[in-house]
Amino acid sequence: MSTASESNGTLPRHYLKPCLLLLLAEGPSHGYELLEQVRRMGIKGAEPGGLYRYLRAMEKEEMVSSWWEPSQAGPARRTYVLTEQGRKGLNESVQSLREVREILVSLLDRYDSLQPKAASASRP
Amino acid sequence: MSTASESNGTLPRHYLKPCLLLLLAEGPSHGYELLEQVRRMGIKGAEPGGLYRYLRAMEKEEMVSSWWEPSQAGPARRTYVLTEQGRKGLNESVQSLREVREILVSLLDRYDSLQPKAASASRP
DNA sequence: GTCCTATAGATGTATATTGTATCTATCCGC
DNA sequence: GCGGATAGATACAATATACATCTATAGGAC
Repeated sequence: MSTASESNGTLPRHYLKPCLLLLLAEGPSHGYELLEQVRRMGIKGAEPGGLYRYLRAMEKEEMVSSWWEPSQAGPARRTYVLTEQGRKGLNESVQSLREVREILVSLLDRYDSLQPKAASASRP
Repeated sequence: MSTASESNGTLPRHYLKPCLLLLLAEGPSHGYELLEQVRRMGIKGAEPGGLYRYLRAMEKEEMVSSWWEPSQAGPARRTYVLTEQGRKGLNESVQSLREVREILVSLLDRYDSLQPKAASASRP
C-alpha cells in the first residue's frame, strides 16, 4: 500500500474502459493510437499490456469489433470500432461516471469546509 | 469483467482511504461507525473486512492512531484519530482527487459534445 | 439462566485485476 | 543487414477485492 499517492496526477486506470469507449465513439482507431490518446486524456499510467488486454476483453463482450488493416508505414494495425452495444455501454458508464463526479464534488466540498487548519495546503 | 456496471451508483472502493481520512479529519470515530459513514457518502459496496484492514494498515503507516474504549452499550470499540501525518496525507490525496475531478469533468464534457445520436440516453 | 440479535472488530482465503517485463513482427533510413 | 519506431501480444508476479467465517459483549425475550 502506497498511501495517498496511488493515483497521483492520473486518473485511476480504473477509468480506462470508459475512456476507450468514448474515444472509439469519436471514431475508429487502433491500439497504439488509443494508448497515446488516453495518456493525453490524463491516464498517464496507461501501458500497452493492460490496454491491449482491455481491447480484446471488450471485443469478447462485443462492445467493439476489429479487423486487421495494413499500414502504409509500419506493421499492420488492428482497427477497432464501437458496436451498437458498445455505444449503449458508453452511455451507461457515463451515467455512473456522473455519479462518481457528484460524489467526488461533495467529498471535496466537505474537505473544503473543514476547520481552516486542515485546509492549510490549499489556502496560503 | 462486468462492463459498464462495475461502479454502478457507487464510488469505487478505491476511494475508501481518502474518505476515511476525511471522516477522521472531522473527528475521532471507530470502525463500525466509519463503515456506515462511508456507505452514506457513496461507497455503497464498502464491507467490514476491507475497512478494518485499511484502518490497521493506515495505523501501521502512522496516518491514524487508535486505542480501545469501552462502550456504554455493546462491546468495546477501537477509537481512531487522525495523526499529523494523516492530515498531510489527506491534503495530498485531496489534491489528486481534484485532478481526478477535473479529468472526469472534461471527459464528460467531451461525451456531451458527441453527435446527438450518442447522447440519446441523457437527452429526452 | 440461556437464547437470540445487534454491535464491534478481525482474519483467511479464493479470485480478479494490475504492473512489469518480455517477445514477435514490420517497415524505414542508412 | 542493422537499429529504431511502430504495432500488437503474452507470461508471471504482485496487489486488491469479495466473501465467508470467527470471536466477543451487551441487552432483551422467554
